Amino acid sequence: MRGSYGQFCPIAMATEVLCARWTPLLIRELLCGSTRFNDLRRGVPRMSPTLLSKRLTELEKAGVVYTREIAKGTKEYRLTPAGQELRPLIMGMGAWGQRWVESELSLNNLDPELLIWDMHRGLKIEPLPERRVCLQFVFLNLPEHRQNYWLLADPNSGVEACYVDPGLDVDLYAACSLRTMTAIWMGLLTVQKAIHHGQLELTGTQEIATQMQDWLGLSPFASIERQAG
Amino acid sequence: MRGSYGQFCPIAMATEVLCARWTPLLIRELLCGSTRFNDLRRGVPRMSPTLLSKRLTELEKAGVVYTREIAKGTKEYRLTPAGQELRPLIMGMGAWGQRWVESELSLNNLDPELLIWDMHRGLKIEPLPERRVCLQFVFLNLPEHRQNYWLLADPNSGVEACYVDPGLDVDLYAACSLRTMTAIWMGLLTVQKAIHHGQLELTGTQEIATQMQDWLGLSPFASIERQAG
DNA sequence: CTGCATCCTCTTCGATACTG
DNA sequence: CAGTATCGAAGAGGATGCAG
Repeated sequence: MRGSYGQFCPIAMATEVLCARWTPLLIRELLCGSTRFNDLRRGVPRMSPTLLSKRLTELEKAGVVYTREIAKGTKEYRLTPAGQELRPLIMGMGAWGQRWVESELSLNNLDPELLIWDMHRGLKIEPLPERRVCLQFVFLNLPEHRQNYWLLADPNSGVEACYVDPGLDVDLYAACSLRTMTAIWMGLLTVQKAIHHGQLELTGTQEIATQMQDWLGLSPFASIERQAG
Repeated sequence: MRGSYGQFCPIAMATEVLCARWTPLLIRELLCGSTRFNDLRRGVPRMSPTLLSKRLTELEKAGVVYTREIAKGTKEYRLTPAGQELRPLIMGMGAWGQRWVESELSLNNLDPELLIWDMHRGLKIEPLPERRVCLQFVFLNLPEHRQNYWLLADPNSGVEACYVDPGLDVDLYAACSLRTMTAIWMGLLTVQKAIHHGQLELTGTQEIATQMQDWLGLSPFASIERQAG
């Protein structure tokens, strides 16, 4: 009975399944397409692996997630049809958050790894040259070991996020504060304005630089009209 | 930082506000129209008053709830526009729960006071005679002090739920198990079928008895097609 | 009755380290 | 790579008390 609300109401039943700590974010990761334990971890980096494992088991028991052994000792996690039907709810929560939560509160939770992980999922390859492109992001205000990140966009193999130097020729350097890049990603600021105010500096292939607002696929909520400050 | 997910993602920000324990149910109560502390308590009877008070304060600070002094030492709690916009999310959660949570799990959480409180909100007066009507519900399988409940429907003053005998002439007695009445309310069973299988017995004004399925306004989720058992 | 505040116990979460 | 094990701290629930 512990953890249960003791209510037959379907809202209460759903809340028991969906509103445990971290669970909505975990479902977000699954909806975004992550299937492996360590990919999921990258999306919820501050969640302990113990708790992640526990939540996945709970979601499986609740019929939201199913697993498949893809190799010895290696599982993948996917959403069941019941889990897929959570998409409008999770996205609805995001839309509400974008509309009503003060943007300052969001910008108090900066995280470069998380931002790069999101950007690697949103990046569009069509506006980029039809070859492998290496984009380097430099967050000047961070301690040195968290300053540099790379996105590799390859027309064949897709987009990859690198937290250590891949050792390739860099096509574009984007230097800014982590806050600036996060604000751009969230739709609070445009590339144009950031450059114009000297908050963002682009160095490298001019063709790629001018298209940045296009290939940088923003947060799914970036276009939602804000009501809160 | 405790309680925070440390993520700028709007889903995370919304989750921090909305997915604290009891909070979705509390918002449900506010959406249903309860404004007073003790009315809210009736909707979340197993929540301690301390925690209820704390959650209301948190929601006020988050801009979901505002308060107004309506008398000395008496506040009312209402949803702000931001809170009103949570309706599709909370109702969506209920719809998901109705579709995908096993009905047996819901029926493990029977609660007569909660059921009567819900029924008093859903009851429709149009199908009833145009006078004050007293409906008594008798849950035979419960200990004596939780067997009897009353709904008073008055065309002028609305519907009232009574947990103690109001001492009026009863127009209709409905005798059944708590489980049966809950299943009917949730749309898992019809009045017709329950009577036919001997699970529900109606005594009193025939005119009111035959209209029961109509004046008994079911759960808002009763009509949603179930996918789980 | 309404609207909390306090005290205490029990559970859960997070941090960190460790294993097949 | 894919998780378990351990332990201290924070948080929830229950009982009770109290002011207006």
